[in-house]
Amino acid sequence: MRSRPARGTGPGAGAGALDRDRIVAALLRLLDADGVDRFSMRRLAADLNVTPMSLYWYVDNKDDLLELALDAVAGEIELPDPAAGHDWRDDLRLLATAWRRVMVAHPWALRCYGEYLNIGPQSVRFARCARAVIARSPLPPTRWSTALSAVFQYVYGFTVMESRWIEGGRAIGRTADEFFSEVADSVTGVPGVEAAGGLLEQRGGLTLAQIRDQDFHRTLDWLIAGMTAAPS
Amino acid sequence: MRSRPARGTGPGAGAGALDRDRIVAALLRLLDADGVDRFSMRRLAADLNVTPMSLYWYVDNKDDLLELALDAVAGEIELPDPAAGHDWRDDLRLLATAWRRVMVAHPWALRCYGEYLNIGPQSVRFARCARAVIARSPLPPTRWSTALSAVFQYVYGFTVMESRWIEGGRAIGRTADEFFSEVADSVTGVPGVEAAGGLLEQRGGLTLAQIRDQDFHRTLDWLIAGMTAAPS
DNA sequence: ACCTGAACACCGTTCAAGT
DNA sequence: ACCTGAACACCGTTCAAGT
Repeated sequence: MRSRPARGTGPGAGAGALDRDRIVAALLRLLDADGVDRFSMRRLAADLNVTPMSLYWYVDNKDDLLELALDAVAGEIELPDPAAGHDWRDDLRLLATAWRRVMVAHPWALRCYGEYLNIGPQSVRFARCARAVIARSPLPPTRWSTALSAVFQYVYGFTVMESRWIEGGRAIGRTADEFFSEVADSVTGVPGVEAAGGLLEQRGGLTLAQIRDQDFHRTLDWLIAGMTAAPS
Repeated sequence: MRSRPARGTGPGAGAGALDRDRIVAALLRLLDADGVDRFSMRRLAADLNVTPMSLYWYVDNKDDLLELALDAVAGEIELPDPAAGHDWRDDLRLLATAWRRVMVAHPWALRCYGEYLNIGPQSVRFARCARAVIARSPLPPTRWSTALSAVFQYVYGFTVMESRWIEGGRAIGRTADEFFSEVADSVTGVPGVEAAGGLLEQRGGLTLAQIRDQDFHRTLDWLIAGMTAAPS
């Protein structure tokens, strides 16, 4: 994955010198500002006042760079304090919520998440924490990976869809909720996406963002209840 | 979305003439053969023995074309027979399994699914069926969309990850299981992706594909149990 | 060790023009 | 109504060369 051993960031490095950290910093700034679609090697190089090809000394290719960026945002995810003595279910919900929050803040990362392996140090840190949480559950060890996959595959799917409304709305200058309503109204009789007006009334005057939050937490509760209920 | 009204496929159309159906057929063939990454307007045009720009008479842009392709594969998903009188839970499991099967068969479609709205006629057909199934559950109507979202967001997340192993393995000439094992062995102490050998032994000599199937169905059971158990 | 220049083989899309 | 040619403004990456 990494093409070169990380050179020591010793005192020799001048201020304007290119190095991995400066590259990743610029990378994250560009991705947050413009998204993955508008990101390119050439733009990143321009942003660093450097020739496109100089990047290839630090990195094998574009995918490599995106994997670095993805692991960097994984580092932003807040982990629950294991010493706080919370119920394992609460810590699992905290992990899911923190993951969702970071990915909604960096939609480009969510789009990369499905493409790469995600085995960088920050991703491992997150996974290790998740494992420690599930290990405090009453589930037998044979179910640990099943349970974690269930929760985070759901969280991933949920967040991809949520992000699609937010980004789609932003693209046409609407909020996620306005965009959702417009699309929903254009498709009548579709389950799960049925007439937005009816859906809003059913849910008692909540905003769509509040409904999304409710659904997210309710489904987590369903999963946790399901996995702890039956011996199966 | 569609740039032009669909012209009648009347008897006037010659054999070699370009039309929407011929375009979509070639599109699906190319996507299945080479994937989204290698697909381009120019390759599609070449495949149809036509100039790239002629495609733009039938379609607004590349995204338009991919939305058409995505809806076309949605038409391949087998729906349960509503008259068969199955338990609603079994029909929901059938829907989830059929969705997964079609998406694994067309990995490019899975990658597009997160990007587009998916409100074409075939997607609507699928959604309408899902709604009919959940309507037979004991859940109150206010929970229908929550329940369907929960299931299909999970199924989406599961299938994206499954597809990543299959595609990643194929790219380096390995099976999904070999690829998974190699990656797992390269990352020690990671929960959910921990040492493949240990995981396989724990699960009693099953192949990874069998373990994936087990996990998929078990999680569906957890979700269904969770949503039907508590009044919440 | 680190960076550049020129080049290769591509992209999606616009626009004016042909038939 | 349907299709083309030429052009614009891009891509990622290789390779040989500079310092």
